[in-house]
Order: sequence, then C-alpha cells, then structure tokens
Amino acid sequence: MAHTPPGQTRERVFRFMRDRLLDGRPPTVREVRDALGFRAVESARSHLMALVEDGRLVQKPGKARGYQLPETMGQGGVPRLVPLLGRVPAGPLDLAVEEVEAYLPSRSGSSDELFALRVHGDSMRDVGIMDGDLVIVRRQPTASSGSIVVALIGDEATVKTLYIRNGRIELRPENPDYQPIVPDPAEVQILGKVVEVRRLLEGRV
Amino acid sequence: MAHTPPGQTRERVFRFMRDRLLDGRPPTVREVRDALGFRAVESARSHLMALVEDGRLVQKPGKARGYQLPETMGQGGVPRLVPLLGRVPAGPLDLAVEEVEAYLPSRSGSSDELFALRVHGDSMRDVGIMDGDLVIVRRQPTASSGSIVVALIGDEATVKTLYIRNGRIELRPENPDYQPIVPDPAEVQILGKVVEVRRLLEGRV
DNA sequence: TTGCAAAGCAGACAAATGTCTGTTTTACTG
DNA sequence: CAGTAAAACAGACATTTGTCTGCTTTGCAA
Repeated sequence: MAHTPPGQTRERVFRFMRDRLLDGRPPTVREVRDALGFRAVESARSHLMALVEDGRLVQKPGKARGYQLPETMGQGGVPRLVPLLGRVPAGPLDLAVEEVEAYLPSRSGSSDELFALRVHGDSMRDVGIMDGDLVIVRRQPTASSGSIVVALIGDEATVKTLYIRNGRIELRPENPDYQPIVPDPAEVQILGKVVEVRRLLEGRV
Repeated sequence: MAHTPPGQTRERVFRFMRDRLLDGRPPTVREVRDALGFRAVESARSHLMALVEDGRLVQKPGKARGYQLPETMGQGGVPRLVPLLGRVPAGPLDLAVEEVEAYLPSRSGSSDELFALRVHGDSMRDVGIMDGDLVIVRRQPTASSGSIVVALIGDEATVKTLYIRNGRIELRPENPDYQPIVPDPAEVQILGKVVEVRRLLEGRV
C-alpha cells in the first residue's frame, strides 16, 4: 500500500504499546510517534485507533495515556510481592522484616500468606528442585499426603514430600541418595506447602 | 495541624499511588484528588510533592501521569508482566503475531524483551526442567556456548543447551535418552536465552 | 497510464492535566 | 489568648496531549 507492507508497522506499534503498558508506563501518542519514527502524530494515532478497532487495545478516549491491554483489565492484575526469607522464623511471620532478603513478584490472587525460601542441597532432585532454587510457599499448618512441603525440624527448615502413614508423618526426599525422615511429631512443624518453584539462570532476584 | 493528623492522609495518598502504579495505571493529580476526597487539585498535588520530597515517589515534572515508584527505576523489584506465548512465532520476529495465553509477573529490569513459553517433554530433565515447566526467555539472536536457549528449528521451538563447536551449532538435550541435534545453520534460529524456570505446583498461571 | 486506497504528513484546535498564586481553615503551642 | 504552620481550598494559567481536517506519498491493479 504505502511505505511499508500492510500490518507490518501496525505490529510494531502494538509491540511497543504492549511493552510499555506491561512496564507500567503508558505512552502518549507522540511518544509512539517518536518510537516508531513517524513524523506526524496522526500516523501513530491512526495505528492506535486501528488496534482498538481490532480489540487488541482498549482506549479511554480523550484521556492522556489512555490505552490499556484488554488482558490486564479483567483480572485485577496487581502483581504482589512475596518476601524471600533468609532465615525461617518459627513463630508467626508477622514482624520478621529483618529476615527479608528480597521480594519476588508473584501472581496476585487470594489473600494467601506466601513466602519464599532458597533450597539447599539436591535431596529433591528427581522432581526438578535443584540446589539454589527458590520455592514459593503458602503458609499452612497441614497438607495432604503427597504434596511438597516445607517442614521445620528443630530449627532447620527442609523441603520434602509429605506422606502420612498410619497417622505418622513421613518426609521423603526425591533422590535415592537420601533416606526418608520419620520425625518425632513433637519436633516437626509443617510451615506450608510449596506452590511454585523458580530457578534464576541469570541475574539476581 | 489541619483537618487530619499529620502524615495520615499522606499515607493514604501514597498507598493509592502505589496501588495504581503497580497496576500500570498511573493516575492524574485530579484522580488523586477525587480518590482522596479533596476538593482542590492543589491539595492532592502538595501531598504528591511531599512524597517526592521524601523519596517515596519519583516524578517527571510537567508530564501527564508522570509519577513512578522509585523501585521501578533501578533494577529493583516492581513487578513487570511477561507474556506467556502459546505459539512460537515463526519467521521474522518483528512481524510475528503472537498468541498470548497469560501474563506472568516477573522482575522488572532493564527494558529487556522477555517472553515465556511452556516446555514440552523431558529432554532437559537432568538440569531440572520438567515437562510442563515455564521458561522465561530474553529475546536475543545469539548466546554463549553452554547456555540454555530456545531455538526454532523449522517451525518448532525447542529448549536445549547451546554448544558451539568448530563454528557449528549443536543443541544438546540434558537427558541421556535423547540425542544431540546438529542442525543445518540455515534452518535454525536462536530465539533467546532462558533466564528463569518456573513450575507451578498449584493453581493456574 | 490512470485511479484507488492505505499509509503517512502537516498543522490547527480542543481537552486533559500539571502548575502557580493567594486565601481560608484547623490544630497545636507558647 | 494570639501566633504559627500544616492542611485544605479556590481559581487562574501554562503545558501536555488527544483529536480533527485536509493534503501528500506510495504501491497496486484495472
């Protein structure tokens, strides 16, 4: 048609919008113009209007920086930050501010109490939890048999698969080099259930 | 002082700003006024200026909706949403129309272009990447030998460890049940480098 | 070629939005 | 009690930003 094949520039406009919107910095029409190398504001705006027409963007007409991604509208897309604890406190997680090493972005959702820990050792290797991985844990005092939990034995936290046999707690590693633990029920405390595993291959938390 | 105790209203202003900024919808001064129930624009603005003064907000003066959280600036931790692609774009990346299945909260960093994919198969089992895991990928056309990459062979995306031997690309699985791939350089394209691995043990994305 | 339509351009205009100046209200203190 | 300073108010103003109208360029096809 003109200058560039149809849809090609439109796609670049959309990607620029998506990146900026996901980054929490909605651009102005003129910023879109500059980013795409247009000389006229209207060039950028016509692309934006077309994207709205196609349903790929949502617009609040007349408002400054008034574009949004349709996907992030419905769900209250507020990511929440989960504290990465360097040391696990035995008591309630309330005031352990000093133990927080960092915050991990996680999905928003219910008001579950989540925290994260770094895994030491390879006792859970066979289910893909490696040394140095981060686990995100939902704090709960019990869990169903077969789920992966964080348990506090004495004052040491450990990640294992929970089994309940004859009313007795058994903590199984997922690596034949290690032996199952059958702790004294008085000395073990379930801190919570592992709901996610993360491994950072580059960069820091 | 006046009307409300000092700092109390300021705290409400900050929480409103933080929630809106984390949601990717920076408000105008007038929106702050309405949300806090002020009758004058300047009431909202003076609080915002005080928050900037305290270093709790960062401002781009004169710009519409020009407030940010300080954490957003550095490599800090304000979440950024990464698109989870259901289908891998074949052909030139700039023109690709992608199917976005969901968005994953991730750390915001530089303006790297990140996307996420779901892994199929267990060819990378021995490095803890299991069937169904999510990988977060930074788009880049090349990678150093030994890093885990997403490569496009024909029109199929695959996660493998990249090795470069005698100027020839080799894609190695991390599972003895699979054989290394030595593709025709003309038929292989590096989509990016895997920077994070995630496994959701409960709930959805 | 001529005509058409999409892409892009140029400039003007209007609405949204940030900023400024001055005044009023309120709570605390000497 | 008067004085003071933070908080809030009211309105005007300036800049940013979205929107509109008309025109030009480009590629394709009849």
